[in-house]
Amino acid sequence: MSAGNDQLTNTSYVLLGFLAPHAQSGYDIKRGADHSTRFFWQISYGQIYPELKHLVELGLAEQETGSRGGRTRHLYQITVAGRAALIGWLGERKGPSTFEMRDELLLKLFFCDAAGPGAKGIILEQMRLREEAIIAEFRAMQPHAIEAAADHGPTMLEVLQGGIKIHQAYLAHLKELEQNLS
Amino acid sequence: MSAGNDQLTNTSYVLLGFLAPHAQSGYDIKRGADHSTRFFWQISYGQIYPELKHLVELGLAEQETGSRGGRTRHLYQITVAGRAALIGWLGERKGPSTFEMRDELLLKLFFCDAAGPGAKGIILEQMRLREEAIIAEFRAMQPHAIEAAADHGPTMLEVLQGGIKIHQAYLAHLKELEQNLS
DNA sequence: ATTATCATGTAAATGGTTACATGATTGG
DNA sequence: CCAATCATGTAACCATTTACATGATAAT
Repeated sequence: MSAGNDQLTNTSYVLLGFLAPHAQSGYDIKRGADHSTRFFWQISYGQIYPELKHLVELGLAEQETGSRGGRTRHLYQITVAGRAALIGWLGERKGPSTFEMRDELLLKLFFCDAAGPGAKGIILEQMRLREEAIIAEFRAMQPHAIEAAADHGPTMLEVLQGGIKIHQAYLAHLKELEQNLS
Repeated sequence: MSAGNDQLTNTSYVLLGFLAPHAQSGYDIKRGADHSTRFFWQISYGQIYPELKHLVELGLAEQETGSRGGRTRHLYQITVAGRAALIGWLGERKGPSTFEMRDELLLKLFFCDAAGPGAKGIILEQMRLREEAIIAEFRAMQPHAIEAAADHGPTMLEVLQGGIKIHQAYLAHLKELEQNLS
């Protein structure tokens, strides 16, 4: 009957995860993701809006048209079935879960001995600046995460703090390599 | 005239990077990548074989049919133009380079407070096992990287050692969270 | 007035993986 | 003889990004 496919993807669960504490619009979710999950799970509008409709079709979310300051917005509320699906996903032990990294500068660093002696320093500097920027972004998220932690448990904050630690380790290694250069 | 497109992608440069020290087959490159770059830049046969042909079309590599123990294999040798393209890429300072991570278990951890108290421990255990496995794989690569370092410079080995450090920081954080649980 | 932000959406293109097909050689 | 590994390749599929289109509202 229904044309839509009934498989849930990781994207579906991200949306359900964001909807779990309270109803939100696609725009809200995008903003929230850009301030939290984006370092380990990016999402774009091209996924969010179609997938929200999909969740409604499956009965995992309900759309209610609200407004903020006269502006029309579509709010989505998680349903009982939606919450059950989210909890099921959180508890499921499956084989290897997605774990991917694509780091173009690290790739360049890996191959840099093929170029002259100047290349390595240039690459390392770019990497260091990037890591410093990432750590600064994580720190800027912290106040927001502390608020969220008060309402919804401590784990979100812990994940963020873990992100800082990992990137600090990355940065420390880069600085060591830069030191070795001179 | 030619149907092929003349843009070089990151995939092109990975292949050039692998071909830089000596001629290799697509199969060799895949094996090499699976033992080195795969943690920060995966590649599959579906990219490798078409892209090797593409590099030949562009004059960046040359195919020579060789053999190993009677078995026919297509070896690709980097050309002068290919080496120049690689060095150009290594030295170029461009705006934000690709830096992406997709970590499904970390995503689950992030949302786990939405489920009952059991979920967090199960997720943390899966993550710890994964990190331990990754560190073990990195360590297993080390002898191979030490050999490569003797021929082609120290950086490949340094990248691998950085990988170990980063994943150790990740693992340490996970263990801390597991400790907090009980 | 103008710019930034809020807000929703779609179509096309991109980039990559997976599954499949094929077959030779080596080691036990 | 059988399984593992070596070896090359393609087609279909999938997820995701990018670019575009539209327009209201808030702040300066």
